[in-house]
Amino acid sequence: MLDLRQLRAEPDTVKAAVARRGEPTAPLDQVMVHDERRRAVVSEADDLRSEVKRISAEVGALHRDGRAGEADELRARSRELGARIDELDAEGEQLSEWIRRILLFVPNMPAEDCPGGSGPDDNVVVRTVGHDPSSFGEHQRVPHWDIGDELGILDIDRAVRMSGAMFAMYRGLGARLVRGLIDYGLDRNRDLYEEIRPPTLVRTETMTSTGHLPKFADDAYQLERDGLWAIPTAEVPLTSLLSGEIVEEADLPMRLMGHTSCFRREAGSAGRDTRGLLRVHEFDKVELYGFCTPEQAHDLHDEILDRAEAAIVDLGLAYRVLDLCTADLGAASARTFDIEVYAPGADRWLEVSSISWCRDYQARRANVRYRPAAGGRTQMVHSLNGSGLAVPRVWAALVETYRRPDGSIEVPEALHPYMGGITSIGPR
RNA sequence: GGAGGGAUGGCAGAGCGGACGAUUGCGACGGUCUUGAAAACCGUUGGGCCUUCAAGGGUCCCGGGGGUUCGAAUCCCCCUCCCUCCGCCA
Repeated sequence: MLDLRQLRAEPDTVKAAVARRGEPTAPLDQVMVHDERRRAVVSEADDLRSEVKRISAEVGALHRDGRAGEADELRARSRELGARIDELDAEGEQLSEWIRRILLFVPNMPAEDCPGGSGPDDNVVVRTVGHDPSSFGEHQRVPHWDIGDELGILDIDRAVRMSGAMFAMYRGLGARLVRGLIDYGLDRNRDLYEEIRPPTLVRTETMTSTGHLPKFADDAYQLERDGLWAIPTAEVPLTSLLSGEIVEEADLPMRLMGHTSCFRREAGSAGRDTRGLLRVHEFDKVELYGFCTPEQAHDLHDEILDRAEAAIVDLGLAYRVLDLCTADLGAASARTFDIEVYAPGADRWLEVSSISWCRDYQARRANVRYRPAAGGRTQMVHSLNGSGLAVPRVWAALVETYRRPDGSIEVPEALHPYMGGITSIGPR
């Protein structure tokens, strides 16, 4: 959520930033109108309340002096004021609600250095690392769904029978590889990041804090009977880890990581990327997460990107890093870098990580603040997140990249410790 | 799912219609004393909103919401959460 105070203080800056995304700014004008009225209403109500308190004190004094009979007029006056206060309060609440409802739908302001653009084509390729897409051999040009069948390590057909399209099931060493990748993703960040294993079903408020609700409800699985939602990423529960809390500046930056299942309805994607593991409704992911001060945010953003990237480098996959343009940015993000790995068999770049700096947008929704060491008002923290390792697409790029001419798969060295010493996956 | 008991400041724990944003203890922070420390003593020690250059002022918050009243932490109703017992259960 945007900062109402900032909007009030520098409306042109805020509106220009939102406009850079191609978002309408009329809602912000509406917010400012409501805000001005609200302040007038609150101010008047407070003054009247002050008067009521004074009268009540007088009435109390008369009672103590045994002159209760003289209080009738005061009582009547106070009752009148009370009625007026009720009206003002009701109006104030209505205005607050309107403001909140509008603001919940307005996306974050892009960072100043976030590249402008009107669609995915305007994303900036920061660097491409690893092999050239043309450098892969014929034996690597087999898509992972075929490899999965061949080796019996991926069983899409039966997963679909159980759960429907875009669900996957791993078998044998394929399943082992999933587990290995998760541990690999966690262990390499254990030095600085506290491992969290959060719930995967969360309340509506929790989903609202990250910006996934109310606007993107169609993308999420909902358990209506219980008022719960299945998380699309560990970012959701991790953002709420400190909701409503005030931390000391000394506790920042706070680095967290979480492995969870992630659930996505992919409402707008029906029929696209349906083959194999390109896009699935349920998958495993290790998420890196950080709360920090505004001053620490840039460094922490770089750090999470470095770590997400290093995980791909050490697996020996070809990849590229994208600086997302204003049009492709997630609603909560001010700046996002994507990592895409190249899958030679599917001949596709697959997004495996999105490293976002959300400024105080999510913190304001979740109400996570810190007390500055130097004193002064509490401030909203900044939040950052990025996939440390998204299993299915890495799995896919991996088996395609490491397929040998004989059809078996070489397990990259970095994963040997996580595969119980198994170095090759052959037919069963 | 059934029955009972709870929810107050960083923690513990008073208050049960009027001068209570809240006694007190602990903790934390600052000071006095001390070669230093401890002890003792003194002081400080929540958040939101409005207003303000600032200082200050106003107002709200005793789990959440509603009600009664001139006035609610205190009385009434609803909800949520926690604890104990029973049932069920990985």
